[in-house]
Amino acid sequence: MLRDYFLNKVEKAIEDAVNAGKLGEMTEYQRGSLPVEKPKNPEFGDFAINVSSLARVAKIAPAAIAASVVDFIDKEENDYNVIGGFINFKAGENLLADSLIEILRKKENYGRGENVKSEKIILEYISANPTGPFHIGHGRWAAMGSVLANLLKFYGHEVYQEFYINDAGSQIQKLGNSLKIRVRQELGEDVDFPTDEEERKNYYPGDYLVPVAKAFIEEYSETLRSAQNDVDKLDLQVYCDFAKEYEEKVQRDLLDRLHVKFDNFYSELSLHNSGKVSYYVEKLKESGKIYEKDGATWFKSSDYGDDQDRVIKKVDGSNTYLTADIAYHADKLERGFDRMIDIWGADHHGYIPRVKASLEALGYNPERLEVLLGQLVNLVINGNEVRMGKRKNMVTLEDLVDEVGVDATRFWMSMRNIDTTLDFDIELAKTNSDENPVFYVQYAHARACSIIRNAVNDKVDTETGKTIPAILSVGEFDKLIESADLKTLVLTIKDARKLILKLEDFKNLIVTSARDRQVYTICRYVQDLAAEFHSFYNSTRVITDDIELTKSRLVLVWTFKTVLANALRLLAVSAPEKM
RNA sequence: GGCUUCGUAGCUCAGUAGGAUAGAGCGGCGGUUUCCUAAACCGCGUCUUGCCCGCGUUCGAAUCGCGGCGGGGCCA
Repeated sequence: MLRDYFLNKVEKAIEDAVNAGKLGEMTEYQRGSLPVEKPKNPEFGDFAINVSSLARVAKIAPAAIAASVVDFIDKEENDYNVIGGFINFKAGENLLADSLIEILRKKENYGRGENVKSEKIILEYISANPTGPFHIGHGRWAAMGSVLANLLKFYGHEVYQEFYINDAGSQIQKLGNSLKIRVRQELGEDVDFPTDEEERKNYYPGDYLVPVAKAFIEEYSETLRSAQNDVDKLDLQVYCDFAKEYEEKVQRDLLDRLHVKFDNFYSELSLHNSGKVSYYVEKLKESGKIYEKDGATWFKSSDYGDDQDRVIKKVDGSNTYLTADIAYHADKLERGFDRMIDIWGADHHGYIPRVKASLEALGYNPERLEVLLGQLVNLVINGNEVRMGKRKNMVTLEDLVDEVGVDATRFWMSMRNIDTTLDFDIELAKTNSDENPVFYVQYAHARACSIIRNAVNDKVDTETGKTIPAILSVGEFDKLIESADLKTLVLTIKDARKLILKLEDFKNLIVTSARDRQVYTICRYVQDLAAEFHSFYNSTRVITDDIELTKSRLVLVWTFKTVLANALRLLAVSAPEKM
């Protein structure tokens, strides 16, 4: 990476300066503390290394430090200058051409992390109830989670994606009972959900169960032949299982459509049935952090920083959500993962201390659990926030995808910092074209492909009707990509410094985004990269009479298209060749 | 009341592990096409000498600390 290349030069120079006694009271230098930045003013250079932080130890003014250090730098062909405590570098032509060569060599692997300390990570996200369709908020976790998985893998981690199905508990009974009512309605019986506010809470009155009821009747047509009270011939469990499986299928179909691929769906019910929940409760008892009070069983989580103790077994003997969560997280570690990353909605933030407490009580390092807390999604239509009432027909994620498409959904859901509430304006995302960054980026890719197409295809002059032969054949173009050399590439640099630097920046993007578990940075990057290309396109003609120059620029276009496609692949947003 | 998160241009948001004159997109205004995709490009404005307010740490704060104010979320 260029930034490391220059940083290394400066750090070496600092060591030499220290050894030569030029840095005042500084007697040794620890590498790794200096920031590499972009100069505020691009005329200063491409990279700036700020040595001001050494001032405190050296007891010399930043400007004087920079001046001393610079004497020890091996500048090679690169321009540099010193302003205050900043040492600015401008990458030389050979260095930039080398970057392009690296892209040409690595292709779809360009940007992949190198020499990283790889971890086995289990990434858990969405983890919804199987009691209904996904709502818009789930879309944010779906998009962000899958992008994060792609990113961490590309960086070099081993990533296992898991969806925890909350299929144990009273919500499944609720679901079964609700389906039963819908089935009776479909059979012509005059019944409805209770109107009483309190009683209604025991049902899912959304009309999404109507098609489920139809399918149910089809499936059990033998039993549900005609009489309305046939419905009671089937056990409630039959209704529960049918509805659950149906909704799980609906959810998974949508995930497929959104290019979200889980390695595993982990059923909470199976966790209970396997005896793991009781097993870990016993383990907790051994830790001595369990006590009985008011007929319930409590976990003394306050001993580990939680603000109060938590119930793990209720008076009626049933487990709480927390109990299953404890077992689930311990089980993940027992399955051999180094690190667990969970994406949770901000409404669950209170669970972090208690789950971490349980891990600690069980003897695990709680830092192996990283929880990414995501702020929620506001649905906005034409700038007005839409309150999603419980009984109103809510807008589902599927509705959204139908409206705006997979690419736009994924991009918009990923493009904001996880810490900020996302306003998803449906009208904006679907109607606009120029306000939509997805199109902007995809257009750049299509444009680049179009240039390459023009270079390798014969053209027909519309006026004369004569065929104008292509500049290169497809085979020659492929050969050019394989064999492009430094000398050819240097030709393009004069016109495309900024674009090349941005391409080079992709490697650093992967490192910092993976480190910070951030994905919105990738969305910003593709927009910046596309902007540099559009700008280059408008100022510089690629296909000209100058064959050598044309070839060098074609190679540049190819590297751009490749890097952009790599970034879009992480986002799982398509990179169209034509638009 | 406690915890958590945010508060930067008209709007939506960046600001890279405190650092050089505070940025982008959109919206607004004005330009660019006999030529590789105008879904594009180029130029102009606006953020109280300033990043909700105040105090503090620092050579240096939008960034860190404390105390407020305001919005979202969770809990009591």
